[in-house]
Amino acid sequence: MSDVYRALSDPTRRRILELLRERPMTAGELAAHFPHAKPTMSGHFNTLKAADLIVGEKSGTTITYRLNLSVLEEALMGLMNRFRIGRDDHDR
Amino acid sequence: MSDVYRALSDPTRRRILELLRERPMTAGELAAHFPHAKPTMSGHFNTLKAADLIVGEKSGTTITYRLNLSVLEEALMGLMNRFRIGRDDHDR
DNA sequence: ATGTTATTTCGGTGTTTACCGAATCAACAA
DNA sequence: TTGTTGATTCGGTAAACACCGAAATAACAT
Repeated sequence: MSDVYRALSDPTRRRILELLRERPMTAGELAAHFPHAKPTMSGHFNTLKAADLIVGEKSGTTITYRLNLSVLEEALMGLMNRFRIGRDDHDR
Repeated sequence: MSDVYRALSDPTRRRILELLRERPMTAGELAAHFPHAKPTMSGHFNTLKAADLIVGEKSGTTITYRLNLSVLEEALMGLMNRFRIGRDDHDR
């Protein structure tokens, strides 16, 4: 669960998530959006997978990644609640 | 602005913010909540200050830190918006 | 001046991270 | 089987990070 925070802490990974919000994409398609080498991108995919923020489906020779929105949602909501942001604080 | 994400990525720093949400505390008071040495904690305070997430006010020999809630709020809201979480997505 | 207390900065260590090129793997086609 | 393509894992490097003990600073009291 703390993997999520770690995953979100890198700008490249945040951008990957943003791209995947539009539509699922293959590893190569995603990589084309960044100036990094393929192995670097693959590493980022692994980090995001470990946090369960993305899921990869292999089909033939390509892997299509899609965003796991519910996990991202839960993580952000968790943060909001933790700091009591975005709702009233009645018991004060 | 990316300092905020970095600051949030460490569990100790998240806990510091959580503690400061209850009430402002001095550096020593905060440090007493953790198993780390003073210099380590001081480093965390610096990171949080750099992200503008906390503000320190010196008074005599002590420094009292308080949470800068608005910055935290903005950061989290920014994340929510970026991933279009917590609101309707009308233009689809 | 000397000491005390709260906190920071300094110097250094071990670990983690982001990155790359080269090698590898898996699926498919000729 | 040989090659091609999409993607990964391997081995290694340089930078960043969390952590610590020791030394420094700053305010205050004796």
